[in-house]
Amino acid sequence: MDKKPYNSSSSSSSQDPEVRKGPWTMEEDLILINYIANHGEGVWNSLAKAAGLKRTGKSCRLRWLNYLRPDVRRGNITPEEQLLIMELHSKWGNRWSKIAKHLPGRTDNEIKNYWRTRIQKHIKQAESSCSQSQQHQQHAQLSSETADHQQASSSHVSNTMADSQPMDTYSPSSFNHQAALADHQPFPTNPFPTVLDQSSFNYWSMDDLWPNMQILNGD
DNA sequence: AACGGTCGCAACCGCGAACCT
DNA sequence: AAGGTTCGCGGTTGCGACCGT
Repeated sequence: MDKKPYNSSSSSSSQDPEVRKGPWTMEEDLILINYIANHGEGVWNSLAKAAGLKRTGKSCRLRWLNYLRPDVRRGNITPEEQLLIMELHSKWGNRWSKIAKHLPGRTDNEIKNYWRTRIQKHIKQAESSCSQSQQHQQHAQLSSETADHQQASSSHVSNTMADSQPMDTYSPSSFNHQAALADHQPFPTNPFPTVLDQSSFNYWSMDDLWPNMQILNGD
């Protein structure tokens, strides 16, 4: 990693020893939610100060946009959303905020994390398997001995995709946190239940979606 | 039951763009 | 036009949860 030493902050006040970092507490969340409910979003640095939060404006903005906003959808990425993500990523690359605009309620951070943890991993796996497969194919042309290897490679891709895709993920900590938040009811109602009924989930695997990904990538 | 490795997500950071004075 | 401030984006990290041994 080539990050520079963190000497000067990107925000004006994070050198201030009183500036808090790290995970947000429920109290901080409530303060931010209530402040925005009463005053609306504004200049984040002033908002942070006015709300009495010992956070940078940047941190408040991130927390609000990615987590506290009432229209944030949490829980599973649906198969439709996953396809859309893959399609849009094939068009625009890592323009996460642009992609997020086409997925209502999803944040760029969530999509970025999803891409990196789920999709990118399998692209790499598939690529390595493909290259192995290609090498085997080339070798097969020379020695005609590698039919089994090719089969093994392709089946390996499928297996790893299926095996390592617990698509129905949600964060238990997020659930507890928001459930606790709901107790305080800063908003009249929670319009988006955090935990979805597991029985209603659509289970799918990368096996199901991978062909579409390859089509989108022109493979 | 304990431990180590892996995974997923929230949050941080630096930087460039946009906006303001 | 220039300088300062704030915003927004994409990349990266830290850490808790989970899983296998």
